[in-house]
Amino acid sequence: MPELPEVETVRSALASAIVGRSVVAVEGRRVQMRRLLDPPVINRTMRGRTVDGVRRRGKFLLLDLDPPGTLLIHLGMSGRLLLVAADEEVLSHTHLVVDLDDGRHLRLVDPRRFGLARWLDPGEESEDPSLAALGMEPLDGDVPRLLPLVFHARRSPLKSLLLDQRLVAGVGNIYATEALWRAGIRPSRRGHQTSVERLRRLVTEVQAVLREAVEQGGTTIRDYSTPSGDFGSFAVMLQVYGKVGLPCPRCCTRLRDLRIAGRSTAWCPHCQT
DNA sequence: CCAGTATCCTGCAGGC
DNA sequence: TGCCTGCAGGATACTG
Repeated sequence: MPELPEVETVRSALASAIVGRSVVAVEGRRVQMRRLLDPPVINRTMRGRTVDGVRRRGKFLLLDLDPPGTLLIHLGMSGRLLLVAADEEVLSHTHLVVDLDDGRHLRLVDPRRFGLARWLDPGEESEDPSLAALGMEPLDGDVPRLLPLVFHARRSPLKSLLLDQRLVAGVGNIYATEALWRAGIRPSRRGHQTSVERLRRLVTEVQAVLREAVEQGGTTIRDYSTPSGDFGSFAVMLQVYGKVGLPCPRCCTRLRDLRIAGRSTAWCPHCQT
């Protein structure tokens, strides 16, 4: 599900819903996720602490607790966080249940188990390898100045560069595809073969599409929802993602499919050059 | 260093 | 109807 707009929507929903609540118990269910720390350890660690705040970094969520410590969560491809009454039926593929003091559960559901949940003691955050490797936050103010120069210094296709979390953290396949179409740039064009001027346009469109998607609560294609079960409404705004074979909204040329970095990309051979 | 591929896992759509 | 294949919003270890 989750690229930056979806994770940001979850973050903001959780921030207003669970800050101030304390953790009664944490229970691991079924099999562990691929990179889920031992649930009993998380339980012993988190029990009795109060949720202090919810942050986002790239596609990662960070639940800050007090006494200090952080639960790091990544939703992978199919992960969802659900905030439900404690007696609500437990969905299959529920890996972690956080029992809160107001009678609700925060549940981590992830059928494909590509996500992660990991406890970070104070100070460990800066050492965590997956966090440390992350590049710029795409909505930060200096990105329009810096990112075009970073891309211009690389030889990879722009689609690959947009998906590389070490350069810019939070863009995934949907928004990379949309931003390239909006900017009128061919996804296979290489960074060093693209003028800084055009790269500025691309970065502008990345920021625009991310901001618009955050406003719409993200994009629901299949199973993404907010913790309270609401769907993101940005799907109706998608111009090319998932529309291979349909006419380009700008010039009516039939949209084509291209695989770059193992991911499919819809693009218009006429207006993306 | 770079780019491309395989891999983790389940669910679902489409072809036969 | 059922079986098979390939693909899906991601990250990373590996290969050449």
